[in-house]
Amino acid sequence: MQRSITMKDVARAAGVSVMTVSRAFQKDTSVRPETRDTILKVAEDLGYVFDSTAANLRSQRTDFVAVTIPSINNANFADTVAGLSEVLSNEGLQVLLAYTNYDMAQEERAIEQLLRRRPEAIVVTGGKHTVRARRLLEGAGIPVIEAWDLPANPIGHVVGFSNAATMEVMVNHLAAQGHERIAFIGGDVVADTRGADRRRGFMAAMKAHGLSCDRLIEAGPPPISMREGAQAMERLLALHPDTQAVVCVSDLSAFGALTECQRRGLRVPQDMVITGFGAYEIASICVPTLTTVNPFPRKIGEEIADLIVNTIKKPTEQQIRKIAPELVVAGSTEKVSEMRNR
Amino acid sequence: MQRSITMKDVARAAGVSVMTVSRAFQKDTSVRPETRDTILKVAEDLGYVFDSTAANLRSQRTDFVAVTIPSINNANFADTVAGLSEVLSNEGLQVLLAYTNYDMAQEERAIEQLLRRRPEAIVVTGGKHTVRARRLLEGAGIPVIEAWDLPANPIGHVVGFSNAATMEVMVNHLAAQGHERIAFIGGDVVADTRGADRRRGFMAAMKAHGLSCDRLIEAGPPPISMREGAQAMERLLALHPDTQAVVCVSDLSAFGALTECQRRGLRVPQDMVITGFGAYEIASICVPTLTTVNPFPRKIGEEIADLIVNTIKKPTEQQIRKIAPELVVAGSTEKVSEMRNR
DNA sequence: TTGAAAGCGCTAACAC
DNA sequence: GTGTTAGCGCTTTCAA
Repeated sequence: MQRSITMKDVARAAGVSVMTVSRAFQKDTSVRPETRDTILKVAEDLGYVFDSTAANLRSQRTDFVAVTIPSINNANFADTVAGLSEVLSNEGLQVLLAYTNYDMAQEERAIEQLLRRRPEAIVVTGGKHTVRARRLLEGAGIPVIEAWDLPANPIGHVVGFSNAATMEVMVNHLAAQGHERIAFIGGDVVADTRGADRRRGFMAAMKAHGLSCDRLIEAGPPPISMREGAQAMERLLALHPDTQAVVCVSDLSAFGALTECQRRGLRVPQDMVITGFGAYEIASICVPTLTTVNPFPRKIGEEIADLIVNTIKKPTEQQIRKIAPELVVAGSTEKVSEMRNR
Repeated sequence: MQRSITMKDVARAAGVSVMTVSRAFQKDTSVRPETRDTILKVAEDLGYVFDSTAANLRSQRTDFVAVTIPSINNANFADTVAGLSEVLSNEGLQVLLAYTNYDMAQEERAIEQLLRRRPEAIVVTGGKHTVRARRLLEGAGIPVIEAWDLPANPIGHVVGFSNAATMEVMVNHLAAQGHERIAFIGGDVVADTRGADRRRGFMAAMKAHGLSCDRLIEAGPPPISMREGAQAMERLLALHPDTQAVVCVSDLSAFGALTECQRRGLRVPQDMVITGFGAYEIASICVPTLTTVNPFPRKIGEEIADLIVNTIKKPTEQQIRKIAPELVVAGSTEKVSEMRNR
């Protein structure tokens, strides 16, 4: 079965020119309403399906927005993509997604593949790229948006927040509660750039409080899973049994750490205080609930979409849209006296 | 900044014809190695990026594989897409993803949009579609794969399992442990077709055991979140306080139900037995671990990819690839005597 | 191994 | 509101 019905066939069957069929399939074009109705009906009867590939070439518009994310299997990035897709689809734009697997070399390849499809704009996660990837983005001739970060030297637009600065808020929160022996559970420092930023921010904040920051547990290459969080907690307790609080790079590892405490009969927050990052659903539902940071992933996606829609309509100056993550204090760091109903 | 460097420019700069440049960018074509190297170098220096849109039109190949999933934010579907993408990208095929939000009308729109891009194959989640969506798929002239289900009347190929039959295994497991007052927590029966199948399977299995199946809690429209699972558990305990076990439509709702028990001081499994579905990571890490069913989401994706790659190379007869989900018995249904180390 | 001519299925641009 | 002409940037096809 070969697809061979083209506009020409529809035009012939409807008794009009190809151009009129073309117009009938577009919005805001001047076609007599009855003519359009006839054409669309004829097209449907013939089983005609509009061919975007031809339209793309001729009009030099694809209505694609290219996006790279480290992993599809991460609720935070998924939320960003969901917010992005939803807004863009209202504008007739379609997301073209590629995964980098937390690997800059793979990101470079993904970016090149995506640019070949001639997207209207490209969104990349993070602000660190290979030299060639950066050159590709700079020369792409389309809006470039770096997300989930605040790069020191942005390529184009930015929608994100400082992963390092956000950790300061968390350390301040714990220090204010009187905790001093605070550990950090994170991922491989090389691959997970946002995780590395958080760790750096953690260390800076600890130093600012005059606290020692030698309780750093590496939980392996990103993405850090719940299980790896649990294993990291195990290692932490072996190395530093007197730890009072642990800051985890994400809610998933934090939840893993929490379960390890539960298995050992360590009470959270009485015996161990735990914090996460990301405001994943689990943080708000597990027992106790997890203190975390909400970076508003969906809002990031919606802001990016808004930026793209506006920029495509009317090219704009470079925009840096900062998202203000919010500390969510919950059961895992609450003073016990306040814990009646948890 | 306009992208205007074409193959013509590269050809001129390299002193060859456009056709030779075209060949240099393809694999397995006869170009003198040195010529190819020169061309690629010249292209890179000029900042040329291959234009797929033109190639697609002329060659009538896009190397797209279209996929619809209910939601991007679901680890099971994400795993399927990850497995699919990974295998396909090795073959130079790129996934073009669209979300249906558990809505058949939206699925129809997504399918139409995707087909306009002229994909090499299309994968849809589930076996229920609008009449028009089905007609579009049947007339698409490309391989169609229905996944995550075993439709009674498949459109083309199938990679999936029976959601209903799988629940039988779960009910058998609980019945074998002597439980009789077993409830079901699921989603809106209309929208979540796989959830509805599971519920139907649950009811059939209960009847087969001579057990009453009037403990059915509807937790709202899909996707059912952890919170909705917790709320459903709350309602269940209000309506049927003597319930012994509860079968949840997914691990997320099961975990929510578990936390509700924890908040109430109900011990799992001693006071309440809980099961989930999906073998999400959380099921294997929470305390107690959750008895669930592993439908091997990643394997589904890999099988689909394998099917597509083979079918594109050499058109094949309709294939029904059944996946055998596996019961994973864990702490939430284990006899207490066996629970020493949980 | 390389090149020349033709054209994929649409739409921009212009005419009426 | 509708039609005609040309051509988007590649690859198919055929020839050398």
